[in-house]
This record gives sequence, C-alpha cells and structure tokens, in this order.
Amino acid sequence: MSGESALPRASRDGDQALWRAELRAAEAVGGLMELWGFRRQLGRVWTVLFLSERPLAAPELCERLQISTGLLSMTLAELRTWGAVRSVPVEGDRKEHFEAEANVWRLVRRVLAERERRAVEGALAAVEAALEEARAAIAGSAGDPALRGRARFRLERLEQLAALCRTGLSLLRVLLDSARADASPLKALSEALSRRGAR
Amino acid sequence: MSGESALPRASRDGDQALWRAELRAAEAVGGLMELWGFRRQLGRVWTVLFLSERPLAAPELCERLQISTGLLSMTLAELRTWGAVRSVPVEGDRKEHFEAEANVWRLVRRVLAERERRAVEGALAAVEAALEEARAAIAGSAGDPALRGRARFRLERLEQLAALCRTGLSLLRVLLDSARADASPLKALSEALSRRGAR
DNA sequence: ATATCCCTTCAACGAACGTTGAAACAAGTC
DNA sequence: GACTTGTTTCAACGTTCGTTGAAGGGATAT
Repeated sequence: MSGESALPRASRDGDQALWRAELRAAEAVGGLMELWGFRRQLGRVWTVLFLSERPLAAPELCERLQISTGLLSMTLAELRTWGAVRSVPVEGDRKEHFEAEANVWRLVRRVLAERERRAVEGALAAVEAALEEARAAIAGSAGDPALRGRARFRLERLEQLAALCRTGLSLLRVLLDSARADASPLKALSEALSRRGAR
Repeated sequence: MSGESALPRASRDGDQALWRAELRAAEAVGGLMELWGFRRQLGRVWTVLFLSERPLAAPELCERLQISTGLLSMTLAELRTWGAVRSVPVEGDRKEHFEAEANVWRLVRRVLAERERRAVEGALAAVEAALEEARAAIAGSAGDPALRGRARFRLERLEQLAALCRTGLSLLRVLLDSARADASPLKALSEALSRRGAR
C-alpha cells in the first residue's frame, strides 16, 4: 500500500462521501429493524456488510459503526442465527471475515417463518385455551341467563380472534410459499394466491 | 342488585372462568402487540373491550387489567388515535364508556398505512440520499480506479435497497387496497393482485 | 509450554421506557 | 361560588434493555 497520504484530494473527499452514504443507509435500515422489534445494531451491521464489496472483519466493523467488540460479537451471533450473515475465510488473515446474505427476500421469509409464525401460533393457542374456559363457563352456568349471555358473546368474539390468527397464519404460509421461488415478491405472491384458488 | 352473595355456586365459578379467559386472551394479544413494536397495554385494553358485550368505563378496565387510571388514560388516548377504540355515551352515567373497533382488518390497514408506510418511505428517502452521495463520490473520484470500483459496487447495492423499499411500498399499497372492501383478507388480496395484473 | 491473537461471555453501568400516584383540570350539580 | 365526579397530565420511580470494558477461553504459531 504505497503512500496513502499522497492520494489526490478528490479521492479522499470521495472516500468520505462513500463512508457517509454507508452510514446513512445503515441508520435507515437500523431504524426499520427497530420498528419491527429487532435491535438497531442488527440492521446497521448487516447494511455495512451488504454495502461492502469484500468481506469485513471485526475491527473494521467496530470502527465504522463505532461500537465495542463485545457488542459486535453479540450482534454478529444473532445475525448468524437468522442466516443474515455468514463468515468466510480470508487467506492470510486469521481474523474471521463476514459477508451479508444478499437475498433480502429470503431473509424476510426466514424471519416471518420463525418469529412471526411462532408468535401467532402461540397467540392462537392462548385464544383456544380461553375458548375452552369460556365453554366450560357456559356448561357450568347452571341456568343463570345473564352469565350465559355474556359467555355466548365472549365465545363468539374469541372465535373471531381465533379465526383472525388462522387467517394470519394462512397469509404467512402464502408469503412463505411465494418466496420459495426467488422471484419478485409481488409477482410470486400473486401466483401463489391464484394457485391456491382464492378461498 | 339483589343479593350477589346469594348467587349459586356454579355461577360464581363460571364468572371466574370467563374472567380468566378474558385475561388470557388479553395477554396473548398484548404479547403480539409488543412483538410488533407497540406497547403491551394497547393490546390488553383493546382485547378486554373487544370481549365485552357492553361498553366499559375506566374503573372497570383498571380493575380487570390491574393498571392505574393514569396509564389507562394514556393507553385509551393512543388507542383512539389509531381508531381502535371509540367512546360511546351511556345514559345515566357521567363516566366515559368505551367500545372496541371490532373490524380488526380495518385496524391493521390503518396502522400499516400510517406507521409502516411512513417508516418505509423515510428509509427510502435516506437510501436515495445515500445514492446521491455515492454518485457524487464517483463523479469526484478523479480517476482513482479502486475508489471508483468500490463506489460502483455500493451504488448497485444501494439501488437494490431502494428497489426493495419500493417493492415494500407496493406490497403495502396492495394490502391497503385489498382491505378497502371489507372482505376476508386473503380473498381480497388475491383479487387486488389479479386486478393490478401482477407486474 | 508459552505467547499471541481473536472471539465470546458477562458483570456493571447508563439510558430509555413503562408505570404510578398525585396534582391540575374540566364539567356538572347543589 | 363551592363541591362532587371523572379525566388528563406529569414528575418521580423502578424496571428493562442496550452497551461497554475487562476477564476468560480457544486456537495457532514459536
């Protein structure tokens, strides 16, 4: 690396501009991640890797994002569990280097499949348990008409909630299926929907 | 109210069961809300109202959910801004009574339209700003080939991010359109998609 | 074995967030 | 006007959550 300090002025400016652009995008993605209930750093780290032409190691990431090695380590660990990042060996360097999973749609699919599906399934189970209790309440209401009425109403509404959960799960399933063929989400979605015959 | 303590045993049991069912469902919905980045209480309060056959006033809500009047007031205020709850007058009672918006799909639509759309649009704007900076970096790179290469790569990836945001916005638009006709989400979605000719 | 290098783990700190309880406020009622 | 009743606001509190920095562990080279 000969004479970095001798670079023309324009190049250093360009470098800085590129660096700013990277941080700006990282912040944007980080913000979105936060909105969706993830930690901000997940988005930031992923973005920097996604925007880098070559795999990066810990020190570079820490410096660019201004975070400690500890935090980076944790963040990378979580990114790996989502498959958002993988480590690639770089010869001549013992450090672990990382690159971003570039197929974002695949990432979204995995998250939806694991996190959201699990959550909605859990909610559905809870609602169904509540349904069971409400049914028991009706059975044991022993002719108290007011109680019976309330129980019936609640049963109906709980059914609505359950139906909603099931619809949500269906929607998720459609999204996941549509994502299998790595096509554009919109196109694939519409195909998946017409394939299942729009019930 | 004549002799509440004289109610048959079964009725009191049924009452309790109903009460437990309600809380259970409220907790489930609250958990989901939390996952999506809202406050837990929004889901809890809405659910209790949704499961009640008649509008409820503050004291009842506070007691059932075990929260302070202050917190309830704030929560109701936010629920109102989302249109998730509205206050209905109950004659013979000065207290304000509330009922839940029962059309959940309409609620989801409103949230998606306001919160998510705004967020994704913000992200898109940021990415476009980053694109502009990267372009400027290329223009000013004054023949440094390494920098030029990096800039080009980053430009390409930033374009990908921007395209992703735009796809997300399209998807949101489709969802919102599909929700206008208060049909079942899945059916309406598929109709909306085929109507726009699956680009 | 010892030393070096890098990664992970974790206790401790600080900031951010949700929640309370009381005080201010608004709207009737006497 | 004073009093009751119901609602909102807000400072203070406690908890939770993200982050750091240092200690521990695992490789690889000497």
